Amino acid sequence: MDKNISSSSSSSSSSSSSSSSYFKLGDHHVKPSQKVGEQIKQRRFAFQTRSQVDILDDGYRWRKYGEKSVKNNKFPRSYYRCSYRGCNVKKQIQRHSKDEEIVVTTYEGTHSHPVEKTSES
DNA sequence: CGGGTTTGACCTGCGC
DNA sequence: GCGCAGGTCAAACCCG
Repeated sequence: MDKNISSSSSSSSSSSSSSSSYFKLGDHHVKPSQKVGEQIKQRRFAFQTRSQVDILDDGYRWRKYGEKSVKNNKFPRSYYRCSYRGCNVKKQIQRHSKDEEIVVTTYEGTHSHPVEKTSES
């Protein structure tokens, strides 16, 4: 089921701790006076992971296209994009400012191609 | 050789 | 009108 991430759009309810920081989801540069019939194109799905490395391999190929520092965070944010031709899925990785071991991964869009690494024993 | 990664520059939108 | 912030792209370099 882990590989079936591209489906649910609901944010992860992994807020086990008390405060789970701010999670601003659902606010991009979308014009409100645009085609109403046009549904949300890219679903956003974010979840946190406790790992020392931010290179989370979900089975897809990612190509880094930028790195920018974020306010409130001493660590820079990494911008990744799916490699597959025709797959315009984006992924962002950000680290916590207080807990360096907490990595926040934000997926933008849904994959429309089979996974390459089906490393599921 | 190919793919992926890196860093700086560039562009756009918004605020003042 | 200009400055700032955030985001994206591109050229070069490195590794397998």
